[in-house]
Amino acid sequence: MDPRTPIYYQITDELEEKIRSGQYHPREKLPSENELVGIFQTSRLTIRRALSELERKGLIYRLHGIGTFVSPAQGMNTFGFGGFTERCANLGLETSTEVLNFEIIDELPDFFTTTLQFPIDHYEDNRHLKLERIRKINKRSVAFETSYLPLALYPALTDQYDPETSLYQFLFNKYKVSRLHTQSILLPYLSTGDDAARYSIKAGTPLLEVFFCVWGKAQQILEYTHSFYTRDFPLRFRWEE
Amino acid sequence: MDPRTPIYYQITDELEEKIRSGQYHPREKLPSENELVGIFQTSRLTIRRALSELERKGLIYRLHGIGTFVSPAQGMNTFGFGGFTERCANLGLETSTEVLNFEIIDELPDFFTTTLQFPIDHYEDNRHLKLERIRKINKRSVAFETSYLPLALYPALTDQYDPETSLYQFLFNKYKVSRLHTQSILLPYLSTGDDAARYSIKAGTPLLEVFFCVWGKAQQILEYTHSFYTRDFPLRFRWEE
DNA sequence: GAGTGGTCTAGACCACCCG
DNA sequence: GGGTGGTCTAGACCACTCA
Repeated sequence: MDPRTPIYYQITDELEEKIRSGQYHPREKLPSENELVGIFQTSRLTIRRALSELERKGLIYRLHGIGTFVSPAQGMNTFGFGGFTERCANLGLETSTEVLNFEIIDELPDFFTTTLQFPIDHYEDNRHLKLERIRKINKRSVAFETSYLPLALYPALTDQYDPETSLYQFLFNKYKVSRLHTQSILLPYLSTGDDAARYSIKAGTPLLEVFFCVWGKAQQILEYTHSFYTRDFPLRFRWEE
Repeated sequence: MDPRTPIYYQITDELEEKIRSGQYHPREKLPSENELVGIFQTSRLTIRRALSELERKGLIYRLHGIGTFVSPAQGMNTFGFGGFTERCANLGLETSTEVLNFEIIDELPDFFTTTLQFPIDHYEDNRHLKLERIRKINKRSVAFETSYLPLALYPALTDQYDPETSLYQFLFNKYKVSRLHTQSILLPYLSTGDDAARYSIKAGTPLLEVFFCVWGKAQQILEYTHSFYTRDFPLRFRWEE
């Protein structure tokens, strides 16, 4: 591991590994914070920071005056991050992608701003790459995604990206962008004859329509997506306060 | 304010108020951490803790070596917490509820565990209150919710709760439960003739089907919900890493 | 080099739960 | 009363950005 990795992060990692591998069982009590100070030879604040990370991830819970315990419910696949490919890979599913369209457009469709009230960044170059794809699991179509990427953020994107491969992997490797938070709007949708022809499904199939928007560290918008999911690809969310 | 309220919490509150009221504008730079130490007369760690809260809420973002800034995208209504009533109230919408059914059942429907793999808590008393409601905005039906509440957690619930009123408000006031995190599964659904009769909608209307499950502080499950949303009540999510 | 946020220490006191 | 997690202090050093 990179020696510059913060201590609290290493501790988070180590404890997370022990929890996920089953070395600590659900509802089992972890060593107290003071014991962990002794174990990891660091200050209590650093321990607490590591535990806070685990708490935020939902892997542990803390009870004042009692102790810290392994959460009984973890490991749900969540929507939000990781593109389609990564999410399915985590579940051990075999996926494939069919590219329907790959073109440059002059302006973002206005429903992102007008109807959805998603914020919008303006650049001198307002062109976007429009990428339309069918997503399949075991050869079965489960999702239809149209992504819009502001070209101003990704110079030379169209020359180098192979649309058959994972988009996020590429963006992360080449442009070092990383997703900070996302926003989405979900609503039911009844597929029309046009959809049916375009996506090879039966007209009248119910779909889950999703508008999706991704922010990076400096609060610039990295991507807009408009997609449809079938009943074969349920979305899972986890939320905390 | 309760004098026992932690300092970091008071600072979070005060800054949040200033941001939401527009005293700080989007992308405006906040005072540096050291300046805030002077302003609030506290230690830097406490300031940092307050700022971390705001960052987690998506109200600010921090850039190493540069400063702390007001986030340009905030204030989206999010799904996850607050029942239907609270969420709509935040948006200034007038809501009403029609109770279809209010009964005690011996066991939770098994699709929560079998199909969805939601975890389940077992008590000596496994009865649940089943509460079926139609939710309306401006007299228009937008959601159909069936909630299941473990009676073991809420003694005397059925005697005292008026199903026309806000459920969460009641649970919070009477049993001091508070929601820690939630999990949900969403998928498209095509309404059948039965649904149409039950909910007074047209058969064949596409709906968003949601399975929902709420955890409390000690990781006990406070509630299961199975609901349907129409296109008139889109769900919004915010997600962060 | 000055200013910023990111990490960390070694203490302290408190509120809470349990035996 | 002893152990637990929750809050807080007053420092320190570092990495990063910008002029």
